[in-house]
Amino acid sequence: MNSIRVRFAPSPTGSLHIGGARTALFNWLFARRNEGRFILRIDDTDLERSTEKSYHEILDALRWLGLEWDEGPYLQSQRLERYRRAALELLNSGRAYLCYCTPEELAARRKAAQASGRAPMYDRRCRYLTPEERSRLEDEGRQPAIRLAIPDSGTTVVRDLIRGEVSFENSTIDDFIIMKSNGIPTYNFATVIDDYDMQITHVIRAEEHLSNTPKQILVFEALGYELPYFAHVPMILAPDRSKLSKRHGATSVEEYRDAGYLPEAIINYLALLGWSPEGEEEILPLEKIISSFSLEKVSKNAAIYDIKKLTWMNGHYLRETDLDRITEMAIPFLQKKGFIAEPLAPESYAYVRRVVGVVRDRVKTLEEIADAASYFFQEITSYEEKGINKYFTRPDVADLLERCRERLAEVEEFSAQNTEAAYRALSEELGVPTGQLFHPTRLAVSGRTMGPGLFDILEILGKERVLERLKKAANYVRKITG
RNA sequence: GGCCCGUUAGUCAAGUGGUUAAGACACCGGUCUUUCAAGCCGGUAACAGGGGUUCGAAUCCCCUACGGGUCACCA
Repeated sequence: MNSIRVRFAPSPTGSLHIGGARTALFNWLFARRNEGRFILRIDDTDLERSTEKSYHEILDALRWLGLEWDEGPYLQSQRLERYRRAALELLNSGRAYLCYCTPEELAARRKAAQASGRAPMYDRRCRYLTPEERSRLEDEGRQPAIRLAIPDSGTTVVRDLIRGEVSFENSTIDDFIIMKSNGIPTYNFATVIDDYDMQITHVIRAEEHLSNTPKQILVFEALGYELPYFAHVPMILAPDRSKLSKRHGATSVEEYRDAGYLPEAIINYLALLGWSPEGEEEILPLEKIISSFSLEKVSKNAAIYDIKKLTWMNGHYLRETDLDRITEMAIPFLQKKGFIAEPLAPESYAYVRRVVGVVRDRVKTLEEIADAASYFFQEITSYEEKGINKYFTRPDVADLLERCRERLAEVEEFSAQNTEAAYRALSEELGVPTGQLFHPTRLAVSGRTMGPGLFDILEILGKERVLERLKKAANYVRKITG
């Protein structure tokens, strides 16, 4: 059958970029939506820049995002023989020719052309070489590259599923190199052979490739291959409208993972960059995204990457996702701070889970969960300055803390409910507003002025630690208020 | 510079000739409350500019401006 096949073809020259992830996502969604196959191909023909490390990083990032591929990864570096055969075929049919110009010569001519205001195109001087000229150049020891002979008239039309028909005059297209002199194919050539061999039906990629597409179409045609459908998705830009790069902060998927973002949040956010579903809902479960995804709803204009919205969404998923899953994901962050052992003792899991359960409501990343949970794992070494000034400056606070401590000592079952009841009763007896008890207590047991519900904190810390911390705080207040 | 794509609030976006021009993030206010969040309620804020076409243009056409992409023996 004519089933749909799409591919994601990154070059392993760095970790998976946010833009790359979005391209992968759209391909993946399109495949899932249409019961097609999602193929992973690694475009590693740039021997200098490709690295094994990047290769693994990209695969890891895709897996972490949940963008599993159905086939591959195929490596272009293992298909060199195939490209050579195809190039030879074009040479034999006269659709391509050998070019003996050296990179240095070309660069010099390009520079000269630009300086005199002419288009920096290849002058085709090797296109019509006589046999004599050719053998002379070969005698000089020159290794030829292979160029595609572009028709000098006519237009090439890209039929794009997102942008409609885009035409290019053939006269503006260079006789570009398809095989470098070292026998390695260039991108615009290898891509075509691969897309054909892998029976790709839809080439979905970033808009930066739109101007490459007529070149590729010309290769398809020269080889007599049927064209796939093309769909160029808009670029993702930085807030200053320039291309997203390092200087704009985190740009790779793994940086977001390490900063405590959830894959579901990244997926949801990225899906909404350049695509929108029918309804008004923006928090969308993956199933919903898949079932409503279509290329027709992909927008044409570039989108600016808004980390604030991503972060908001991350906070949402942090709160709404199953607590065990969030706990599992938070554990490495707690370990990194040395709060819990690595590996975590199984009997400690329940405690960690309770902590995560109360802390996650008020933060936006896993990293922040760890930041907000310190006092559940470590003794308090200092009190927030703002809190000291606000709650620890009056001498009677020490006495109040003592009274609280005494009362809590009497609580048998140390539950949030019971401790709260004890506090409210005490407040009434002393004729003191609840706040005057709650705030100093919070500062005493957590060292902070804000956080989860006070009585949840008390319950999780447990009677012993709470009494201890109240004692310590009372002493501290006495000391500073003299 | 040539070629190509694009332009609805600060940002993402709905919208395909007649709408009070959705919704979301951010921002501001209110509410709830033991704090901080979250939640809920409300608010500020947009069709790049100019010409056409039309009874009527965010929607169609042209020009200008601005932004982006691409012009490598990188992908």
